[in-house]
Amino acid sequence: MSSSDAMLRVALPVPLARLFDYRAPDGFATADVPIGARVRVPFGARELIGVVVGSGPGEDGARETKPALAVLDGAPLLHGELLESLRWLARYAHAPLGEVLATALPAALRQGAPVPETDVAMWRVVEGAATEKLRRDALPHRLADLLASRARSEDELDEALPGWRTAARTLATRGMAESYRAAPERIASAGVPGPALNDEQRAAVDAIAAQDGFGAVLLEGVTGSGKTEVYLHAIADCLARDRQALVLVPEIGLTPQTLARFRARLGIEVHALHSGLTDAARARVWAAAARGEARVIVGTRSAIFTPLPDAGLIVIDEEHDGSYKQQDGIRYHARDFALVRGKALAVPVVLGSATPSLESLHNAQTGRYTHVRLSQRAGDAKPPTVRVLDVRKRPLDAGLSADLLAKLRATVDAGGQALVFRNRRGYAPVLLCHDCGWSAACKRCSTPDHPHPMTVHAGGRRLQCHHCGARQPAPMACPDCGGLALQPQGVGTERLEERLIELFPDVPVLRVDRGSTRRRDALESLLGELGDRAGILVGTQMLAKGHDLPNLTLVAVVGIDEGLFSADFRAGEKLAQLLIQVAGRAGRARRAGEVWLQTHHPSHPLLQVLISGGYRAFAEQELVEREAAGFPPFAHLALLRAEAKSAEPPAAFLSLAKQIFDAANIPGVEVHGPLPAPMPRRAGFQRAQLLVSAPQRRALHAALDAGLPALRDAPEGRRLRWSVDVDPVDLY
DNA sequence: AGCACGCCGACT
DNA sequence: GTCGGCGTGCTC
Repeated sequence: MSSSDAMLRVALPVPLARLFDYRAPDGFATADVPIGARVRVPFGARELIGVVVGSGPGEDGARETKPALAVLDGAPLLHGELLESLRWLARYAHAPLGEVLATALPAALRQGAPVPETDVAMWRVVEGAATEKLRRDALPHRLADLLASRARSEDELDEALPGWRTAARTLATRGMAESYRAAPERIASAGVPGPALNDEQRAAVDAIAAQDGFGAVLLEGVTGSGKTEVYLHAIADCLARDRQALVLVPEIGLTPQTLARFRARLGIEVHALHSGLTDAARARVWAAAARGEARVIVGTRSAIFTPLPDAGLIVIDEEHDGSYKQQDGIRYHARDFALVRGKALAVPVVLGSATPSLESLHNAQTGRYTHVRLSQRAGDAKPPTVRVLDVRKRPLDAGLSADLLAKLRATVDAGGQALVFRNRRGYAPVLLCHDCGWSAACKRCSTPDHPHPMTVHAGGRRLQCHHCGARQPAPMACPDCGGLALQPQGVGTERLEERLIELFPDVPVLRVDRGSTRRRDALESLLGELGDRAGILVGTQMLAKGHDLPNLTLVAVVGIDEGLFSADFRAGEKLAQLLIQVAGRAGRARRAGEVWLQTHHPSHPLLQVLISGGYRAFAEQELVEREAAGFPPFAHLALLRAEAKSAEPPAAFLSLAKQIFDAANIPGVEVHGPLPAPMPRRAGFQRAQLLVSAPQRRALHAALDAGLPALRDAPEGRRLRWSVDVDPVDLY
């Protein structure tokens, strides 16, 4: 065997679009190192953890190779479907495989930690122990009774018998019980039955069950129609077939309540994966899934990288939600990757939403997805009535019209709760000098053509930039003219809260936004405190989903007018989804809810079509417009972003990129730009972008494959930061 | 991305 | 005389 044979091909977490060849570590033969195992390797002056993704003759025979330092796994960590799907993702995202694998692995494993043990501590009674001698009703006796039927895990005991640990010690010292470690039980108990399904829900469950291997099911269900019940039935079916289920939820949807409901109904441990877990805990869930021990995994975006050796079902809840798209690093879309995995695993993928993305609706209309609908609200809940309030020429008090204030008064006087939705946090969006017209702009995010206003916070005492995070005290006098006529212009949630507290001193007024609810469970405790009492909630889109508010009868939407005229081609879709979501918060109660929409543009087409025909009608119309304009889902996009301290390098780099893509001359491919980004300056960086579009995915990727290697080698790319975003969600 | 190497200003 | 600024070049 020559030395260039039998190299390990290693994917390393560096932004270089190639693999690196190493010899097996001293004392190892190449064949001893499994594909998919991690290795520690020397890399320049440092050491990195990489994944072996192949072996064979070295790519560059002339080059000197180094031996790897250590093999970290005796068995492959990544293999089979997951490894193949991740290779696909690297090609699709035009990202280095090493970075994709690093993104997919839990942090602890990425850093080289051993795969954690997943067995659990169990307790059982010792055979022949005379437990009847224990004092009746004392904890040791009750514990022994519990363990007599079957052994229990410490987690189970924590739930079943508080204070069991002392009792267990008593039993152990008397030789009556003992602890041991074992793989977790797969099926713990029969779940608690849920409410009976209605016909639509039953049809949806059947449609999922009817999928033969892979199949995508778009579950379009209005708010309150019981999508979760459908998921739970499909998951129960999946467990009955002895398969694993993976459920993805948006960041905000993974509440302790959701998990408790899943656990209770399925009667099996539900493994949660979210940003609140420690690295060690994440790695444990990952390992438990890889061993097939975790049967139900519920997690946010990155949970889509969970290994599923016995996969049976993937559910994407709120599939339209923007949080499924990672916006930095590897820009993957968890929903789209779920479909790739579902296909590779030959399992159904359920996409649930009250307001499906236009991509998914289009796929349903063209027959690629099975489309099932839930149009009835569960129980006797009624859909809310929607009223558009024309506030042109009406005086506004902190952005609220007299009619709306009267309605708020009537609502709380009747003992109900009202939600005032304003998608703008802070006290006011702008600080303006009434004498000379100066307004506070962020120094690091503004250009002469595009000033970016700083938001007023803390009742007018502080200024904050919502893009780069810069903060400073608000000036006492105008920096330009020295005048003292500085006035906050416009209304944010803080100012709404302040004014509503003055106007409604008799009821609680609670503000819910990223400023007021830093902690994970803060929202829960805030809402728990309010209970069913009359009151007013003020907040941003944080309030649009999640917690059930059974006594909420009025939803007031104020200040959406800016959103009606945004340049982004997806702005309309996002606004429509948001409005439907917020409106859905009303009328989950016995009483029918009301939605009041306050606007200066009552005849705006988006509002009109949404009011008269609902999301469905909006989507139909928007799809027609997207097709005419050549936007997704009728075209496929890739966005090259570039930024640097000065404007020239991005412009030069993107011009070169345009030349290269044009020269590739792929039929159907269009290159637009270079253009300044919608925010041409951010945190001191000048930003520009280049849009590549094609009616067919294949052509888009052909262009990227043809152009990106040359672009990576180009000297123009050195003095700036640049990235490729395939299927960008917003053109920021 | 890191990290080293490499050539020009204010300090012990 | 050195410590250190970040430009640029490389990593199997």
